[in-house]
Amino acid sequence: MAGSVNKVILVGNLGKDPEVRHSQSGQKIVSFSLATSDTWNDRQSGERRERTEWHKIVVFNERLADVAERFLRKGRKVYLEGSLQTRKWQGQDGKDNYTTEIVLPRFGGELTILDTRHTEEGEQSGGYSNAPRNSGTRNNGGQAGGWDAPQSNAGLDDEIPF
Amino acid sequence: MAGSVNKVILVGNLGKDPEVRHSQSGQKIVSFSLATSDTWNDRQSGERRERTEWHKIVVFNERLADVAERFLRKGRKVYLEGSLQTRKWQGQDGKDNYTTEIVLPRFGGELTILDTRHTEEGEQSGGYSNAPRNSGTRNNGGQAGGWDAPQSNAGLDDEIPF
Amino acid sequence: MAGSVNKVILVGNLGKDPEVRHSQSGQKIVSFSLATSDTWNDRQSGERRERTEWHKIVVFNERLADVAERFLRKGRKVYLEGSLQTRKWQGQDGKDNYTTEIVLPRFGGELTILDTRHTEEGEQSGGYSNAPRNSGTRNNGGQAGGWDAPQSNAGLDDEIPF
Amino acid sequence: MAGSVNKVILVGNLGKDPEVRHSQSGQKIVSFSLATSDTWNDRQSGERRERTEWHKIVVFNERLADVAERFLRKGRKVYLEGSLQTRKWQGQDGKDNYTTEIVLPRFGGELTILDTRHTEEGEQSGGYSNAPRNSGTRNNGGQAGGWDAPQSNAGLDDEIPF
DNA sequence: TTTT
DNA sequence: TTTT
Repeated sequence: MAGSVNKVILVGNLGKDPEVRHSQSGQKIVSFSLATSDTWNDRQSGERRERTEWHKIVVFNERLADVAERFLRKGRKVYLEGSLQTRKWQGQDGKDNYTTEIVLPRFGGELTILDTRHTEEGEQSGGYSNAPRNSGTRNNGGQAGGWDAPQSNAGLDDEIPF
Repeated sequence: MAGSVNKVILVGNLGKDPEVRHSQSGQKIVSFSLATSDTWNDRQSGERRERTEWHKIVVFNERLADVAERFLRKGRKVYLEGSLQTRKWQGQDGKDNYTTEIVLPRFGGELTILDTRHTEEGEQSGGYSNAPRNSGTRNNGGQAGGWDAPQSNAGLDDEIPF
Repeated sequence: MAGSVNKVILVGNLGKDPEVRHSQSGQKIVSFSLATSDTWNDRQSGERRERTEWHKIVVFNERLADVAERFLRKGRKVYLEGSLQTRKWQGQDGKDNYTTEIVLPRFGGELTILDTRHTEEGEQSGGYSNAPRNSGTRNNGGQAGGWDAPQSNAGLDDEIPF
Repeated sequence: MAGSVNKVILVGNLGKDPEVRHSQSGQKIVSFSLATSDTWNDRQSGERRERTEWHKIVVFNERLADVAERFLRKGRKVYLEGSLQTRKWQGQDGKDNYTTEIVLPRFGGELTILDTRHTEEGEQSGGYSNAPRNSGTRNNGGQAGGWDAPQSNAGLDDEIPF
């Protein structure tokens, strides 16, 4: 369509360390879950209520995927801009399922880290996570259907983007 | 969470006339599908490509629900702001399904009509739709599980919001 | 700063045809004024009130400057994203003055045309303006301090971006 | 105008403690300066460059003015949404001057605190500022043209909004 | 699965 | 005047 806008702006915290995989053409793709939450006072009970929303984020933008891989960890707070995209996929029962993701496309999107404590790749996540980087769910030894292991950052300049 | 933001900004066109229902407490709820589209030149084939994305919009905000009911019709272009919300529901097979919607909550959200041609409730939709208002999918005669019929606009001031 | 965001989102109408100039390095820069307006009911008098706000827009992004030069005219409605920037300049009396602009930077920003009627460069602006393109304020014959005349669009692909 | 949008989204840090004044009708108005910054690598020198932008924020929204007065201090990082508004004022030389501000209006705007360390009113600002609250620039003893002293928060519920 |  |  002509003249349309599809923009999502989120500020939230990562639920886990990001996952890194690569497309067949070798492009790095970084995924993570981001939590946002609303709090309000229930009008009837007067109680404080909270609803947490989980968002699936997928980063195709090369520079931002590098930043995400190197600096994002469980618990960190980020600002990001992306677009809504709903994927259709087949469950094992052959039925259609739909998943809506926030995509930071090849050319576009924004990603800014909002808390200052940072952990470079290879370090422990410290207060953010008990798991060392390059382990666990992010490195499954190349099993079918899983993520690739993280790649070296050789060639990424050494600027810390925050 | 504390310090989180969950905001969606869309500019797109309605795929159909909006649907109006009411909650048990009598609150009007207006729903519609909004199309946005990306166009780009395929790098390999050089062809012009287009991807249309459909978004499910749900308006709880009272004032904006009134505007949506009275002035939105199939084809109209709108600007809106809402929040992402994913609902879990059970399919007939008992399986969990998830649907992500853009919600304009009771207190919040924005909705602005961007094309000037307008059709008041009760008129024909003209170029926007062949279906008369107050018919079709929006009025199912009160069947179980369906939408309620649209209500009178008595009490809505007569300002046209665009 | 590290973790900052500076974003403006506007939907409004051009007050005049855009002005096109070129930097010393030959980069095209397109400027225009955009009107937005708020309407509300005055609480005391009950009267309908309106306030129009004028925004100064400056487009450095090459692709968007091309779009702006070719397709934007007085009266057209656009969606745009840019950043706030305040410039300091000296008045003739030697005093400092400040002007705040919305900048679409070299690499970034968005610009989307929201009304469909379009006028290519060289055509009359029709309903949008009585002035022919390539005239008036936009072409001052190269006087000191003025804008350069618009350049040819040779090399701009022929896609209409809306 | 019909169908316009005027929205600013900022994430930045306060340059000083906020200033609190009251309108003639008794409405609290909170003002502060917010810094955002861009960093980039200069293409010619290859040097790291930074440009800080200062934004004038004015909060009319009652709830958000309370939050700003109670919890914002020099150095804190916030997310906010407002609208651009340019005010005309007369300098002492009788000349017109213009100042552009980001306004969080009576009914609207957003303000979210993004760093967790917080200081309630009456406490020292601690790491954020050496100045005690309720002093300095924020309280000028009621001099002509200055801000009023901060008011009591009686009536503000005790929820900490972050 | 996050955060306060 | 902030922050990294």
